[in-house]
Amino acid sequence: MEDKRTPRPRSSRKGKGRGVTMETVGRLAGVSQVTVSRALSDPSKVSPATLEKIRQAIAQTGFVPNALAGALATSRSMLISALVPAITNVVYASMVKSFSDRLREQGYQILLSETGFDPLDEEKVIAAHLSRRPDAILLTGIYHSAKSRQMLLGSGIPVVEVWDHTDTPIDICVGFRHAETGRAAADYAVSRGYEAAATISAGDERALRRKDAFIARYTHLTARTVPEINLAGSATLAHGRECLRRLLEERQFRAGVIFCSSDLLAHGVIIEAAAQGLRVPQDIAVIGFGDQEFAADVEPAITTVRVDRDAFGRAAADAVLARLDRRDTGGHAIDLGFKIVRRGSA
Amino acid sequence: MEDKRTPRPRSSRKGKGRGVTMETVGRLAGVSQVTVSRALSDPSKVSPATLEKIRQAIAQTGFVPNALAGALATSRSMLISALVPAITNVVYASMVKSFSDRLREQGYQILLSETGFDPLDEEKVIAAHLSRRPDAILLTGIYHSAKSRQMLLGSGIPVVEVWDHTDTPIDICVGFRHAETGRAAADYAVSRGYEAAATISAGDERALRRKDAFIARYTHLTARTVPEINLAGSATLAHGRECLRRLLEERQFRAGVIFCSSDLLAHGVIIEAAAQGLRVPQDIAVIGFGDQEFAADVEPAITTVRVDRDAFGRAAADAVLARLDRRDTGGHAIDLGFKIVRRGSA
DNA sequence: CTGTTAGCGCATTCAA
DNA sequence: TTGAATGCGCTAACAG
Repeated sequence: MEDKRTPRPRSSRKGKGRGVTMETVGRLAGVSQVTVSRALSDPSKVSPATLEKIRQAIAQTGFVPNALAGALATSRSMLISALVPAITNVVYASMVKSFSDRLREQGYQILLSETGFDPLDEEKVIAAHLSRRPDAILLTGIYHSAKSRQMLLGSGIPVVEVWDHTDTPIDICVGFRHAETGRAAADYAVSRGYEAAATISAGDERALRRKDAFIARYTHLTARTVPEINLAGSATLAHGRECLRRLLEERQFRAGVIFCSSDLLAHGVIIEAAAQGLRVPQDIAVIGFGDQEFAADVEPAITTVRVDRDAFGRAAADAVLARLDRRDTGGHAIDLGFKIVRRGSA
Repeated sequence: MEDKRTPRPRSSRKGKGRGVTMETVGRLAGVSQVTVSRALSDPSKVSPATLEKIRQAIAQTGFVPNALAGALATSRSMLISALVPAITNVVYASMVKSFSDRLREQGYQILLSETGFDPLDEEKVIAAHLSRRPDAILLTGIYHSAKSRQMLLGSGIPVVEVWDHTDTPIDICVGFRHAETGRAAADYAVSRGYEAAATISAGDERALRRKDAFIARYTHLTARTVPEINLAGSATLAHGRECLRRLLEERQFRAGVIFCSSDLLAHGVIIEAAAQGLRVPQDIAVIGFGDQEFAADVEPAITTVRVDRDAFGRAAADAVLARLDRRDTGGHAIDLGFKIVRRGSA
């Protein structure tokens, strides 16, 4: 860890000679620009002697190749776009991480942006990304505006839609069926024999779809109505606590199981229950979603829906790589499924 | 939310005519390429009539400008690099979010990568990023390899180092003094009169620096030794729980305050304490770090060191923008400080 | 208001 | 093994 700090030489060198190019390096090494290019892309095509001279010239000048120019010349940017609703949400962040780890191995870089949950915001982001000419693009979810769809198709690059499932993807789809998770949770809840059920859900479309499926199945099986609370905002501990309070006060919910759209909400419910002297799962049982890192380590541990985010990221990356290598396979829609993980909370 | 799904026309159109360019658009609109360029960058310089024709041609072709070519021509990529140790760590993610939100307003995009905690890994990432010719770059921390430093300086672009503090930044530095936070926590611990202290820390350099400062100050003030546990891995709930167990068993720690390098560890300690029938803060008091979103909402709420990550991101962005606008100010080292937030856990 | 001419820095022919 | 020429798609002068 060196730390020889020299205040930067504030050379706002504008006029000319601002960038070290292959031309510069070549001149210094006594060869042409092309040879420098070769030395970098395929050293075996250059004699050891000149190779060495070029190396020195590079070291001396601190030359860093201009990937923009390279991309323009080859029509390969070695850049891959990734669009997620929110980077601060670990669920998406970890998926992107496994996606990008895999691709970085192959020399790609990831251009990451947030889209929020609105298809129209997403549209702008997509346009901005496509203008960088990425070699492929990853999107979260399967609902995109018509214009987005058109741009995507027009770009001619591989498109992966993750974190959901459709039989008619734009190109490739890697994910799971949200409604199924809700139904599975309902089946689980019924099988455990809780006397009542409620839901707490964030406001995004996918969460609502899970919730709706849960309620539909639960009422179908038990003929009981299910009080629900839908947040406008995002899933946080504080919201989880608040929602349990509201459920108990306003909705007259006394006991039973609560299906939450996120482990964070579930955790909040558990904390609030304890604060109110209610026992989990005896009085209030809780089912979360996501199997986040903390889910297994809180007390009681959270029964939840596990989706293998790393697997999504990897599968998405592999699919992209296959396309880029023309080891192409046909219109994909990969359903990686999910699993109900039974733990202490329900 | 449209969803007219048409399986992609697997046109791997390679040969020619693969991209729609300004040339294509111009031809369609009956004007030259330059006019299209003008229409996009400064519509006022083009007559309304031709502007309209160009608009139509663009809509018709689905033209998306090639930002790579633009960047090459202008030497402005409108791209800003951000390097953080780990994107899945909310602490860094939220900082990057506020950074990029601000910059996106100005038309910039963020090229984000993980560096891990090793300066040599960082070095490679820096090189890769600089090859994209970003207009500025954000780094986490103040320790970088000599070569990194050289490349950064050579690039001639604004460089912001965040999340730490030094009086001799490469260019701009926005953050806080880690050692100070450890000392402040020690002072707080002593002022509360706990009979003993211990530390639980993640293995990264900054966390260790906080821990060392805590111990130095605490022993200085009380002449007591401080048992410490340093993790190899990252800060998780599970590790927090495990560390408390080890503290109680191996280190014969019975009661007192524990300074954790992260709120996550602190939360784990609190959970484990409850599981063991220990009261917080009466038996075991806990001080966290970061003031993460959940810190105020667990039971008891976590006393912690608050650093305003959003402010860091914004300040970093503003500094970068000032440089890029030549509203430049001199060698910056902005210390945004921190605050001990007293809550229930200590 | 519009078009022509030059590059931007690199990779890809084709010759030598 | 090396070099000269050409083009990637766009912007920036300069003319008209």
